[in-house]
Amino acid sequence: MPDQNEFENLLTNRNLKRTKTRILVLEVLKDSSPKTVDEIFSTLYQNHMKLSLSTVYRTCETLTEKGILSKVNLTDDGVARYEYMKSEHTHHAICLGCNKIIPIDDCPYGQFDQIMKSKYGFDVKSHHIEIYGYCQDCIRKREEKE
Amino acid sequence: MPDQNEFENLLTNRNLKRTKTRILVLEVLKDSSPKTVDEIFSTLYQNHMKLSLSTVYRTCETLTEKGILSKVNLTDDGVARYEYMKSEHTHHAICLGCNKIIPIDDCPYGQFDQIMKSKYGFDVKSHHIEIYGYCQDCIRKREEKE
DNA sequence: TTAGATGCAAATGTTTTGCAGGGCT
DNA sequence: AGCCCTGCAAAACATTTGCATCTAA
Repeated sequence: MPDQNEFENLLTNRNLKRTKTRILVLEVLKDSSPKTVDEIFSTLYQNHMKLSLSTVYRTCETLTEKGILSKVNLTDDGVARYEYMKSEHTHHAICLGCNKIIPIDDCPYGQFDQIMKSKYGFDVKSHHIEIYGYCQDCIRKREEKE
Repeated sequence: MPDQNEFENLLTNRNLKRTKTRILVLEVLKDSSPKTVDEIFSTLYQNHMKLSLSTVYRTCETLTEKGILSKVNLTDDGVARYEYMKSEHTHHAICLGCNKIIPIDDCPYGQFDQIMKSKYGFDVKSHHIEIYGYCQDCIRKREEKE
């Protein structure tokens, strides 16, 4: 299992112990859309993994501090989501019809850092962009209704 | 007080009663950066206005449903913020040093809707952009330290 | 061996809700 | 008058924390 080694390196490089929970959480989030702590916990729990919800909270927090995960506020439901931090820069499109989360490869932000610096004296470190609208499936369904 | 009338029209146009709490909440948020429910409540409470926290929650929710306010998740602190919905399109820069929220007039998004449509078949209705970094004040303070 | 991880339960903080009373139209 | 709005207190959730126990290094 190649991911196992990748995860173990990620952890040891940052002076984190290679524990069962941390590797399980990384396995769930790798190649997944952003998940809530409860979703991560439930996924593992249903797979008969024994672990505690508060440990998942602590794990996500630690992995975020170390830059392995990223905490995102995509929705207004008051629940935080975590995603595997990819080296590539990705944004999301969220469907208002079915809440599907679609990763977007392109970035609309462009060279805006320069404007932020010259106009506002602001030194940009990162940005989040979320795009809301309707996905292909929902557009099709709406058309079928008519 | 011209705002009073503006607010009353906003409410009556949407079949909402013109109540004291609603007008007070709108007064606080108009021309303000996004505030948490507790900040809105405290501001009014300190001005000797008698009202209940749960009413402020309900008011913000109602005004958001009617498109008068907008609920935003700018920070990772797990607390929702509301802002007065401006007709102009505004984004925010959030300072990682002092948490100051700076409104940004320009929009880096440009004509990205077209790419979303052609590449993802996604029909964009809105977008949120948050920019994180360091404001002028924090940059200056950091330089002084050195 | 020992600092760091975990499990459990209790605490915290935010947001929601039920219900009775009050205010707007 | 009638329905919507509000206050209060309690409930519901998400998240954090204290402490004893365990475990990777």
